[in-house]
Amino acid sequence: MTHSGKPSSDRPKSFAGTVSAREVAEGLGVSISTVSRAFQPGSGVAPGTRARVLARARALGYQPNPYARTLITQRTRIVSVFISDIFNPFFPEALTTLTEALQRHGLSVMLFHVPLGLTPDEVLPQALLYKPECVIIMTATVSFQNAMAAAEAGSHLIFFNRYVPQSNTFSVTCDNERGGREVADFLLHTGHSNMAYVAGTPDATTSIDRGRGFVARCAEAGITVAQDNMARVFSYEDGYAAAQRLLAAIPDLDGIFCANDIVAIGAIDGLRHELGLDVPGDLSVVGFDDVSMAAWPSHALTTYRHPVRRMAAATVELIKEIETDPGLAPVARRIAGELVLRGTHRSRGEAAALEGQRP
Amino acid sequence: MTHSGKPSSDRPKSFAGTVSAREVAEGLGVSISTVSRAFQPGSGVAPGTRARVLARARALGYQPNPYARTLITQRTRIVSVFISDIFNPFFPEALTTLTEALQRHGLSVMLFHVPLGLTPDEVLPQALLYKPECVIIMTATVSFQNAMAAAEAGSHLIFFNRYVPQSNTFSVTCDNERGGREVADFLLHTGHSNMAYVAGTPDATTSIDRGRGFVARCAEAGITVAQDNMARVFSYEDGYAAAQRLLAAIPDLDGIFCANDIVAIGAIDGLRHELGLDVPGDLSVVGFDDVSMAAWPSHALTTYRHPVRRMAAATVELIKEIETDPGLAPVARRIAGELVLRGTHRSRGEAAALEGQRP
DNA sequence: GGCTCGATTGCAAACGATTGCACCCCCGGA
DNA sequence: TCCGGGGGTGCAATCGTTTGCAATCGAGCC
Repeated sequence: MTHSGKPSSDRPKSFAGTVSAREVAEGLGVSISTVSRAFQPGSGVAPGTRARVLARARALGYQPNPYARTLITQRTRIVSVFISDIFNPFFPEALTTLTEALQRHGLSVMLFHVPLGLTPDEVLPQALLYKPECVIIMTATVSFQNAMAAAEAGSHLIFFNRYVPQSNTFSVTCDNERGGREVADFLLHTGHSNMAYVAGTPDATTSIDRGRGFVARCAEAGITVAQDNMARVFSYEDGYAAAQRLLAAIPDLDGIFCANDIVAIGAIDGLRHELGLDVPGDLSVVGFDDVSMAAWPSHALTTYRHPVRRMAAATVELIKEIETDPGLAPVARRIAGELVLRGTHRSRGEAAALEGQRP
Repeated sequence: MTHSGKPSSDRPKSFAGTVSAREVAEGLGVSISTVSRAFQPGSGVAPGTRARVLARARALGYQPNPYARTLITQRTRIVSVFISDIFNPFFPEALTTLTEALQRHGLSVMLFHVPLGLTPDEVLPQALLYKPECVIIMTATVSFQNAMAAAEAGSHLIFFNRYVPQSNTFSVTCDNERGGREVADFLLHTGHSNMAYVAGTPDATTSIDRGRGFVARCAEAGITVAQDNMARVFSYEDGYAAAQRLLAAIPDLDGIFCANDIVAIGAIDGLRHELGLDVPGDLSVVGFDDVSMAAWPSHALTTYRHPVRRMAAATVELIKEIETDPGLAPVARRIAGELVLRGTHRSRGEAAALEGQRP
C-alpha cells in the first residue's frame, strides 16, 4: 500500500492533490506553454490541440493556479469588501447580493470587517496586500491618505451606498435625495403639513441626502420641516428616543420621515409603547430601505425601497468599465428606488397621492 | 509634469506602486535572502541587519508579496466562508464576528455566496481554486463527493452552526439540544403543560436538535409535545402560519417553543393579528438566538442566546489546532448559550423557575 | 598560529504559471 | 522549384518570494 497522497518530507513540495500544467502536458506530449494557451481564449492553439488539452485537464482536475497566474499577469481578480458592524439588515442583503454578482463575474471577494472603534484605515493595509482590483467600502469612511495608498497600489476605491463628498471617487448609491423628495411628495399629497425628519448617523451621506431631498421638497410646498439630529447611529433605540423628543416639542406632528427602516420601526414603537399613540391613526411614519421586516404585519411599514439588486449590478458594470479602461475618471452612479405603500401612513387621500406622485 | 505612476507599456511589468524585496536589498547592500529572512522570526539574521532591513522596508512600504510567498510555502493563510441567503439576522452577526476573529489571527476571509437554488457544491470549486486552509460552511450542506474534493485539495471543512450527522467533520455549533432542554425546563417550571414545538428548515440540524432537546425534557416530565414540521425555511411567514395551524388543532395550547427568533416573532404576530390572542396572556412563546430585534419592545421576546462570540473564538481556536496538527481528527465543538427572559412568557412562577433552572 | 565551530550571509533552485521570440512546417503563388 | 508567409508550437525568461546548501568570517581554544 503506497501513500500516494502524502509526500515524505515535512513540508509538502506542492499543494496536496493538486495537478500542475506540467502533468497535463506530459501525457499529451505537448509543452506547458500549449497547456497554458489552451486555457486562454484568444491565443493561437490548433482547435484539436486545445480540445485534447482541455479534455485531459478536466480528467485530471487541473485548473491554472491563481497564485502563479497573478504573479506573472499582475491581475488578481480579487475585490475586497469592507463592512462594519451591522445594525441594519440592509447590509447583509446588500453584501450577499453584491457577492453573488461579483462571483458570477469571476471575481473573488475578500471580506474585511471594520470593528466598531476602528476606521477602515487600520484594516486597509491588510487588504491592499492582496492587490485587489477594487476595494468596495460599504460602511464608514476612508482617510485621504489611505485612499491615496490604495490608488498607489493600483486598487480602485468604490464606495457602495455612500460616497465621500469632497473627493471625487467612484460610488454607487441609491438616489437618496430623490428618494427623500418622493417621500415628501407623497406625504404632502396625502395632506400632511406638520412633519419632521429623523436623521441617522450624523455624517452619513445617506442620512444627509435623504433629509435634504425631503426638506427641499417640503420647502417648495412652503412647509418647514422639524429635524431631529440627535441620533448617533441608525439604530432602533435612536428612533425610539427621537420620536419621544419630537412629540414632546411638537405635539401636533402629523408625519415623520426616518432616515431608515430600523429607525422608523424604533420610532413607531416609541410612539406606540411610550406615548400610547396610534400609527397611522395619530400620525404617519415612513422609513427608507424596505428591509424584510418592514413587511411584517406588526409594523407594515410604508417605506422607500432601496434598489439593492440594481446597485449590485451597477457595481459589477462599473468594475467591468474600470477593467477595460483603468484610467476611467471617477463617477458617481445613483440608482432610483421606489415608494412602497403599506400601513403606517394615513390613507386619506392616498389615491390622489398615487396619481400625483410623478409631477 | 511626469506621469510617475503610469508605466509606458500596456501591461505593467510589476504591480503599480509596489516595491519588491530586491529594491529593499539593493540600497542596503544585502541579498534578497536576507531581506526575506528578516521578515521571518526564527531565521538566523544578525539583529542589527534585521533592524536595518525592517527600517528600510518600512520606509519604502515593502511587504512580502503573498502570491509569491504562497507559491513557495504552499500556505495560503486564506479561509473561505460560505453563506447562503439570509433571512436570519443571526448570520450577519455571526459572519462579522467570525471575520473579525479570523482577521485578527492574520487570516484573510474569502466570501462565497450560495444562491437560493444552488448547493455549495456548485460554488466550492471556485473556492478551492485558492487552496484555502479551511472552508467554513455557515449554511446548507455539502455533498460527500465535494467534501472529499476539499479534503484532497488540502482544505479542512468546518461547519459553523451546523454539522453533517453521518460524516465526522469539524463543526462548531451552539449546544442546541441543551438549549432546547433548558427552554423546556423553564416552561415546565413556570407551569406550562400543553406545549408545541415549531420546527424550522426540515433538515437543519439546528432545528432538529433544539426540538429533540425540548421534546425529550418534556417527555421526562411526562408531557408530550405537539410538533409543527410544516415550515420550509426559518422564516417569519412560516412562524406566522404555524401558529394558526397549531391553535386550530389545539385551542388550549399554553406554550410554543420556536426553532428560532424570526419564526417566534412570526408566530407571535400570527397569534396577535390573526387570532387576536394575547402573548403572553393567553400563551407563552419562546424563541432561539437572541437576535437584536428580539429585544425590541414590540416583541420583547423571551429566548435562548446563541453564543456567537464564543463560537467564533472556538472556530479560530480550532483552526489554530489544525494548523499545528494537520492530521487532527474531526471534532464537534458545542458551546452552551443562555436563557434570556423578557416578556413573552407567562410570569407566574417565574422566580421559582429561575431557581430550579439548574437541576 | 592553526583549527574548529558557530553565526551570518549569499547563491541558486525551486514554486507554477504566462508570453515574447524563434523555429518549424506546410501551403500557395510566381 | 523556390520563396514568402502564416499558423502552431516550444524554449526560456520572468514574476517575487523561500530555503537548502555552501561560503565566509571572526573568535576562542589548544
